[in-house]
Amino acid sequence: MNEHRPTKILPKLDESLLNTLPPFSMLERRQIRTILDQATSRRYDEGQIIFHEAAPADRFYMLLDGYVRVIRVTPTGDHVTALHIPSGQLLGIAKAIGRDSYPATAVAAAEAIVLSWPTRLWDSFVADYDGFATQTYKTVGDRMGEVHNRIVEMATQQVEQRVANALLRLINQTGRKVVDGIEIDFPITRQDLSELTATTLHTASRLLSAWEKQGLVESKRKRIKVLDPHALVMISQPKDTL
Amino acid sequence: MNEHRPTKILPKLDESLLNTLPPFSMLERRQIRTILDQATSRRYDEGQIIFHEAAPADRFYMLLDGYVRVIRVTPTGDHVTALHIPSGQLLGIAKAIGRDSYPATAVAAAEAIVLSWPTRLWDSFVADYDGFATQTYKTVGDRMGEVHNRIVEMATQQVEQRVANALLRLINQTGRKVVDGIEIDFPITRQDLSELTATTLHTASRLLSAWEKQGLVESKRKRIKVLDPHALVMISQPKDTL
DNA sequence: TCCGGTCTTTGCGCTGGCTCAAACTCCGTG
DNA sequence: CACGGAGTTTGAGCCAGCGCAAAGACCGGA
Repeated sequence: MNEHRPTKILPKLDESLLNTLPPFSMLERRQIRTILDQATSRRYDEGQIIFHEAAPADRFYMLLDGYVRVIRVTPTGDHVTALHIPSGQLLGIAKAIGRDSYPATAVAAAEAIVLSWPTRLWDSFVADYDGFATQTYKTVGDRMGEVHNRIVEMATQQVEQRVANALLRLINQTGRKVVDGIEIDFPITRQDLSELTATTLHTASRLLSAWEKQGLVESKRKRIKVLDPHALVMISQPKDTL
Repeated sequence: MNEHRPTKILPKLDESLLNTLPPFSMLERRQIRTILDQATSRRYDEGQIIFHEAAPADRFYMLLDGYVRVIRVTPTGDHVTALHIPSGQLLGIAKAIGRDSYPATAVAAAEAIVLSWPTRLWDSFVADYDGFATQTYKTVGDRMGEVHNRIVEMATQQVEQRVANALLRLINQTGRKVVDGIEIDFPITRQDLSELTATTLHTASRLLSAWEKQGLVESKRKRIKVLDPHALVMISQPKDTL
């Protein structure tokens, strides 16, 4: 009875799910009700694929809880992580960038709760819901900015700096404060980290080990906790010739 | 009398300038007339900056002729080229991605003719002109795709492959057929090429020299002509373990 | 015609980070 | 509690591409 098609898991979705999220925050209760009634809700386990690169974009999604990794796979089988999406954001919004297929693959980085709507509703969302379009394009713009930054980083920085930057970004976007530091609150392997920073599993592991010895981070299997963010910031800075 | 502010250089811009370009192709002559009457036209010499990263986005642009390079400069002074824009495309469309400042710097790669409009007209363009929004978002999507590809390339390919790919992309997007090959029809230095592929001037120069010896390309100062695109495609392919 | 600036080429040594290889640790399962 | 798979660590060697250095080629201006 392995569920693979979307199903409504809640008898009735509550309006409070959406009314604080930017794309919907300007709407009235009644409008949100309509939107929710058209939505399909689904849970994805860690590692499950939400949609595939190049597949027809028949639905668009809102991540309610969890984290999603957007990746691309090369013909030779290499994985490259394009970005991480935290909860509260739209994804799979091919329509917003004039495409009718998904530009990348989305996979749940941690257990994720996702709403989705058929793409044919997109135009009416844009037309009917005030602020929806604006917020969507802002999201696109932010991601464009992130991706640009990644390019600059990869072009100009050393591996050590890139990994430090990636960690900092992760704790900023998806960090959870714990007693003695900030922990990335979804499971992330050395392999994942290497795909995010364009290096190898081995180099990523060596860096983390070194930092752990220096007391900057602490890590178990699939878990990374940053104890000294400031020191990481230092490392992430390109050392210009003094 | 060094002209630095925009000026109307033509007494009357002709409708035929715009009616074949996608963002405007669905419009009536009368609408195009209105758009042109609101436009400012300006010529930029090679190397001139059209707008600066982080500056308030007070105008948006349409490149009528020439080529524009979109670059970012790091705090340490490194230049990274994000993309090249061929004529017929919009640029500086911060509004389309929900920003009110330019995300990067645009510089004329070759003498460029550019129309521009004040950003306050953006919303009316989107509202009044059929297809304008759609085409704009498609442009954004295409650029997003390109940038994604760059990331994947930089993460997985060797310098030699990246440079080959960059050349291929340049001749596809901006190539001019000449008697014995395809020439990039704007001036491009080894330095530019290296900034586009995240390598050094020296490595780029060595690669071009090598290819020239093999008869794949021919190059003078600031000019590159590809004689054997197919061979370049071969080089650009990652050699997977047979 | 000479001059200075810009662009290009080439040589050489060095090294960051990759590859290959192997062992170790953790965790869930039967 | 033994087993297997997934994740991690560490070592050793190597090489693509960078940094540094210097010289050469081309181009426009006076």
